[in-house]
Amino acid sequence: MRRTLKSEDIVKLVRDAGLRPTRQRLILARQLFVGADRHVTAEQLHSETLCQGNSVSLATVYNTLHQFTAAGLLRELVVDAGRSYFDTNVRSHHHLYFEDSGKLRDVSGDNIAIGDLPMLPEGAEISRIDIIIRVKDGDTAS
Amino acid sequence: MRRTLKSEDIVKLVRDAGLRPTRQRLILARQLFVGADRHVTAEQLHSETLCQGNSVSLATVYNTLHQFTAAGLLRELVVDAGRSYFDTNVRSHHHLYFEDSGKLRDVSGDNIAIGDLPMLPEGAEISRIDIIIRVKDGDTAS
DNA sequence: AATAAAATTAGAATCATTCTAAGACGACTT
DNA sequence: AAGTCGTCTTAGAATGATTCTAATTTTATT
Repeated sequence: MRRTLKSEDIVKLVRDAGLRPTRQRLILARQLFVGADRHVTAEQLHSETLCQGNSVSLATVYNTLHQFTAAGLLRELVVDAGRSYFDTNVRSHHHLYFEDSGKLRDVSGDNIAIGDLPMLPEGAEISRIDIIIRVKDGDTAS
Repeated sequence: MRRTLKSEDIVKLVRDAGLRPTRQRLILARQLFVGADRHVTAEQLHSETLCQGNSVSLATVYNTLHQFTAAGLLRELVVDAGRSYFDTNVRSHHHLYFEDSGKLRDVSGDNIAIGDLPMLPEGAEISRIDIIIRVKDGDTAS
């Protein structure tokens, strides 16, 4: 579990990421980081924001998601061709992917042990290991 | 390593998959399954085929890749948003992904041990576990 | 060869994402 | 509080991978 952020902390969060706390970045950050961890697509976040009466353009949603990702506040996740999810949980962990509903659920990194890694070519460096457990049927997720 | 297929075996391969051995399916199957295992995108396979003087439409390349995948001859692989790879190696294994060059290399399933799996919701069934080791720099791959 | 079902095709359509260029905003100076 | 300059945001166009459509061609069967 992540310690819950309050609305006031959001300005600091954005500023500490090296980004100006503009109106739209704060709207999106609040949407993403206040409350429980989540997995969202750009479209989802965009329409959610509009529904709440906060107008932010889709281009800005994309820009902001990428900036947050570069700053380490989000992790980009590709499970399915042609659709990126952004995960607010950036601690080491893996994913359960429900193929039918398209939903994702976090799996603690401790539940999966990785044994010997293959030899890497010289100079290469692991940037991340993604483990996706694809599941048929079932319906519970976030 | 996969046992090498000869050109004559290709008709049987396609037929056994429950598909009619049409001219274009044979061209593509030969391209994919004669010789070493490979990772290709639809576009790659299409232009490769054209270069060899065999004309197959892009739509057919997509159709065929999906049919082969459904038949278990290929495995679809999503590493990057907005681009699908198809892997001719359908035995259990994982992937090394070179982020800079966009290349993929197989990693034997034995090199990675998975410990306890998380509890699955009732009725859910694992269809596959994808492990992608993302690597920066380095340049060797297929 | 005649037929019917299945496969292929070119080109249009779609969808997520990125780009562009213009205007708005924010932070800082005087 | 007006001016300046660099950063942000935006609408809409552009892109790129993939899918769809409707017409034509092939294949397998009679």
